Amino acid sequence: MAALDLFGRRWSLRILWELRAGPLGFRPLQKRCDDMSSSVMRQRLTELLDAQVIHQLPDSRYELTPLGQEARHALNPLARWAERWAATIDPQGADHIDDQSASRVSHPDTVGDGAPERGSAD
Amino acid sequence: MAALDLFGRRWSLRILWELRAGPLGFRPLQKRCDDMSSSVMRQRLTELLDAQVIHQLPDSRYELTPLGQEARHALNPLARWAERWAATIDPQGADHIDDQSASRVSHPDTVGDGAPERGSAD
DNA sequence: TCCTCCGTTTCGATTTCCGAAGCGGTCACC
DNA sequence: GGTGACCGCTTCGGAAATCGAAACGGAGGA
Repeated sequence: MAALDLFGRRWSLRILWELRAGPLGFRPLQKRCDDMSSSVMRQRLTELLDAQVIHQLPDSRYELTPLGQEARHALNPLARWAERWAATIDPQGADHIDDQSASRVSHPDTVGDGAPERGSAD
Repeated sequence: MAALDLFGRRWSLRILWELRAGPLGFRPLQKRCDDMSSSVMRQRLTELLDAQVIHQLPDSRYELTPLGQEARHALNPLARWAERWAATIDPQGADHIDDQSASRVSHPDTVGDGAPERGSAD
């Protein structure tokens, strides 16, 4: 149950999701999360940190812990469902939904491809 | 993405979860959801209804649609993760977590056992 | 030096959520 | 027929969460 409370908060799932491809700094992560407020961002980050779902690297970027990775993987079926769902409710033209909604979800898995988004190219 | 928004709201996941064992009426469902406010309840119900995740029976109880059932199933890995998670952060004594938290999660699957909770025994 | 990006905090405005009361309705029971 | 218990659902004022933008000091590049 408590998990439903942790993830029932506004951006928790999203943060978990956006961290799937590798560690991200505060501001880059914020940008990925539809530019959410930094105040809430910090709050969610603290909660996730406290729940040991993420941790902070020496260079201050945030990364999923092993536990967090498992959580992310546990989210996969839901992501897959979301695709089917989007196709079901809105098969003709979903413009009220974000454009990058259902098209390219779920590919990067245990990626490690390395989009660490360090100082240079973004 | 839109799914993360739908389910990122405060009681959506919980409602989905509580409906797993069969249809429930408004007030019984409310009771199961830690007695959440009826106003928010109605709101979530409407959103879920609109998303075609649940639908309303002729006797006005709420039930998962096939799509909703799939969503509920997609939630299973997350529930399983939650157990592990609870055991990891709080192995000695988790009293700040709801008592029925990790013990009996995930068993009732494609249940259909029928706990419809109509007028008599509950 | 200036400019950019960083992580983080603060604060007022807006949105959401809560909690309790109330509405009309059904049904059992007396 | 009256009473009481439950029902689905709505309204409303106050509390809490969220937003959005500004600001801080620091690191690095030009």
